[in-house]
Amino acid sequence: MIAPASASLPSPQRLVELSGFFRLLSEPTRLQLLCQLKHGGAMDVASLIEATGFSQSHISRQLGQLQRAGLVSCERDGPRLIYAVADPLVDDLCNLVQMRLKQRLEQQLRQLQGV
Amino acid sequence: MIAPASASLPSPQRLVELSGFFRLLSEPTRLQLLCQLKHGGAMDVASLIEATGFSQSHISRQLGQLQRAGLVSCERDGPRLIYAVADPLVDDLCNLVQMRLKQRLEQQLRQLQGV
DNA sequence: AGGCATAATGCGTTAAGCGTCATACAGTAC
DNA sequence: GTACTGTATGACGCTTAACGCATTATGCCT
Repeated sequence: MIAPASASLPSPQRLVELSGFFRLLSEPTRLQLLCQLKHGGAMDVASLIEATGFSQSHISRQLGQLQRAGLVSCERDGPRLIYAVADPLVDDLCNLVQMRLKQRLEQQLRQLQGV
Repeated sequence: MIAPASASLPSPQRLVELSGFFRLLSEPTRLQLLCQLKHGGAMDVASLIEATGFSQSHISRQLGQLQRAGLVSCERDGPRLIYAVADPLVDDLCNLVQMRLKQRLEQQLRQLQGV
């Protein structure tokens, strides 16, 4: 078969779950936190605050959302909480989308250049 | 090389572009439109309105956003506009996330069952 | 041209989420 | 115990975007 036409339509609940997951990645702050954690490995909140420039409460909230979704994990080190990326999926998704954005730009460039 | 450790951190602009793309998928309405188009092939706006139950203006707006992002394409057939999915990326992303959500549920189930 | 369909666009209302300030909570040192 | 550091949470203003109603634009027909 060439294209299985994707079984059937997702249920409304499925749609909400899916869109909810994408919503997590729809905020630059959260994406930045994930990238920072992937780049720097496990980090505590203070480091993330310094790296992003946002307020402590904001960072804490965003980390909470990411944790509830299972995208980051968290463990104590004395008084500090150390966060780390808990799911490689985000990286895969970002790579796919980045490739796609790049292709689109190249395509637009070719159109501007006439060929 | 095994894992290049993702070169460096993405620039703020990159983050905004990436998050902007994910934001498109963060709304159930838009995701539903994409799924419907993938399932039913090319469809006109009236069919999409009937399939989703939303108002005409809302559907038209969401389709506009998806089109500007290059996720759907549109051509005329007389007075009707026929929309179609223009990028297989969305399907890949949704499949990845759905697999992940499923795995998470199974994992939670195992934890509840004690093994 | 006018009349009819289909789709896009202004405009207003409403809800959701970001981001900060202030506060409360957990852990350590003394 | 108190004092101090590090983090989470409640309360609040503000921006953004969804969603519908009414209107306007676009294309086909006679």
